[in-house]
Amino acid sequence: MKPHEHAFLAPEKAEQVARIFKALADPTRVKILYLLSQEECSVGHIAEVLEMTQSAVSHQLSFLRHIRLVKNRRAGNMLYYSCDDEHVISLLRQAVTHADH
Amino acid sequence: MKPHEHAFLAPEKAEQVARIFKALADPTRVKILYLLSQEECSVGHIAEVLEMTQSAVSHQLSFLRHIRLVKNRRAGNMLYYSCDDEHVISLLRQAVTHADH
DNA sequence: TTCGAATATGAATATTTGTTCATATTGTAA
DNA sequence: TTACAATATGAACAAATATTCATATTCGAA
Repeated sequence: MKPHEHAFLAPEKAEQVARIFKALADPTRVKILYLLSQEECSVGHIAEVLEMTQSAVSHQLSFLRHIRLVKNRRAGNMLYYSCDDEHVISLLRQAVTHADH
Repeated sequence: MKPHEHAFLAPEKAEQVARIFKALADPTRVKILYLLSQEECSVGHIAEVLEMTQSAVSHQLSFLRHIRLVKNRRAGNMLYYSCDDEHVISLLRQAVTHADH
């Protein structure tokens, strides 16, 4: 079979796909997204639950916000984050379900 | 709401999940897995289609083989690789479908 | 057994990435 | 306004990662 005879992903498409998975390729982000998939959380709350520094959490949230996986809502002093991409959450849930082989 | 009141992922579970997505978090591996999801391919064939060096392809296949996402079959001089994890392929297909927003 | 083709592997390197630390910003209450 | 709490941001650093290059291995044919 010759190269041109089958469908392979165009480079930009492959990068788009990889970018989606890259967001889920870090344990910290997995934990954050899993938490946010259950309820809206403030930055400080996430940091407390996951035992991370406020700064580390904020950096990751910034990353997730830039690629539109999470959004936030201000309430006084605090920012409440929540998921903004049901499809990615769906991928996450499936992986969690199948994680134990 | 207090930390212990909601379900968050155990550290090892989060790492398992992240490990799955890490395999899909690189454009090269995405292209390789997408190709293999359609047909069994030799190393040289993959390298030709994806315009990569034989060595780079072999390294990535080694990575994918170690985590049991692909398997191979020897036929004379050549090794034919194919997918060995339908669940991961399912995740990949979904992401490809949804890649264009 | 020798040769050549296909594939694997190890070391080196450049790039990416996650965290920390220090500091800046934003909003609230006094 | 001042002071404080919550969050964001930039620089620096260490660790992880993908590729390249050179070389090793494996198999079939002669």
